[in-house]
Amino acid sequence: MRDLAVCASLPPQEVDSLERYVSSMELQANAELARAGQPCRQAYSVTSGMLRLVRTLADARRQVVAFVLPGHFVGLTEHVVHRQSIEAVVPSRVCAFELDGIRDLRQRFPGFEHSLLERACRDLDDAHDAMLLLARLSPLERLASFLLRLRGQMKIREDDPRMALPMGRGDIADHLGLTVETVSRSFTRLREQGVIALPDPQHVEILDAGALSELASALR
Amino acid sequence: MRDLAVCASLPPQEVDSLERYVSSMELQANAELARAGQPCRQAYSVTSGMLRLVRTLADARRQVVAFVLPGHFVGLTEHVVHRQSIEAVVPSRVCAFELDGIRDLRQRFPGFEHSLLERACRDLDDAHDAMLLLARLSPLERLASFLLRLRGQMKIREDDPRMALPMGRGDIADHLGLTVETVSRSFTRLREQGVIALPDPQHVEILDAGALSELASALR
DNA sequence: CGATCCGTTGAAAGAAGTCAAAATCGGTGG
DNA sequence: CCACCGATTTTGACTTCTTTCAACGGATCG
Repeated sequence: MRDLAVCASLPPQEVDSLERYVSSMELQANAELARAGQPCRQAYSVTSGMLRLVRTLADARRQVVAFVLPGHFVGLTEHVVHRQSIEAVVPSRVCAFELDGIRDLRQRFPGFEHSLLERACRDLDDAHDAMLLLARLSPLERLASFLLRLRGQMKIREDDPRMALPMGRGDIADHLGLTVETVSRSFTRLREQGVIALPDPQHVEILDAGALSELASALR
Repeated sequence: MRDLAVCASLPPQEVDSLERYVSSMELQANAELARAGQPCRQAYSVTSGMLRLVRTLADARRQVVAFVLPGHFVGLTEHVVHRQSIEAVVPSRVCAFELDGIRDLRQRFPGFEHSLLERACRDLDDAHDAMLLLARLSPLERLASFLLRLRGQMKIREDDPRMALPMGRGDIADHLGLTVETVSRSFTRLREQGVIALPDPQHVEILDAGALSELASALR
């Protein structure tokens, strides 16, 4: 609890007061934490596993707006109802904060609000990166950027070339604005070029980090 | 000055203290307020005209991340250097806030920080909309969404079908992730379908608002 | 052991991009 | 006021790349 990023800005003795508004939840894979259209009641901090934020159009076109990894925070919004659903990619554990409680804490501890604002600014910047990726990068470039960014978010030792891809190809496709087929083809092209290895669909090994960054074309 | 959205949350007598950190600036069309890579010193509030936030790749691929209209606020970031340039679309006037001053005010007036956070949450939500648009909408749908969103941001009387498009086709293309040619073709398709009229390239008249919203396919 | 889901691969179709040229607009100077 | 020049927009023909449609292989689960 005290390890949560959002709590770092609260006076230690006040973390207890936070606990009144918090409950821990276990989620199984593909469980829905929130659904688009529902009223917003809670915000969430991921403890383990991985979440996805999904916007869906009436005709089922989907966009995975973000993957949320442990230590990150979602659900803070100015809207009354959710505009996106929040789902578990794999079995996960989250802390749920009552939004009322958050509002209270925000008022009482400026430092708390401050760190929420910092987080929001970073998220906004990430979203802008994603926009450039979706608007202007080729499928190969998108996949390379995605792999590098995901790797950056997971805490992996520099020297370990292996990384897990917990999400399925469909989620990657809906995150990168492509089809599953193009995602799959892009993976195999990277493999054929010797940039990565694919022991199995859920694991990538980065063989040529230089080539991968090259492809990511200076996105970050 | 007192009319600025960001100031509404400050106690009236403190707006004066804000003024110490503020200077008003006139910009001619295409002037650069900030350039990617430069250190961040100021944030800006637009008084008149229009700005654009632009991310550029090494090979000159461009993404207009957002157009900024009067009353809106840009430049608040957690980064030390700008990741995007800020440029005037047309002759504009802005208020420049020293970031140091902002930091000071944020500490002294929780309500100020609060409204900055609200703004950031809204911007993040907008960016997520933009991601869905870039990832999954057809050129025609993107243009329809863009026109309706822009119209919503400008304060135009409901019953006035006319609206101005201050930015060039190139900016629209780089905002929607298309080429100028496809943007132009999309405009003419909308015209041929009787959805809009184009008195000249810088002005649109919305003839069939229903059809336009239909095309925008429930994006907002 | 069969059914289902997921990922991969192949062939075909279609949509946006590229290249090139014509048309229009706006501003300048005669 | 008009003519001209450059920049922007529009249009056309063609190419390219992603999507679409279809089928196959492998893994998982009842």
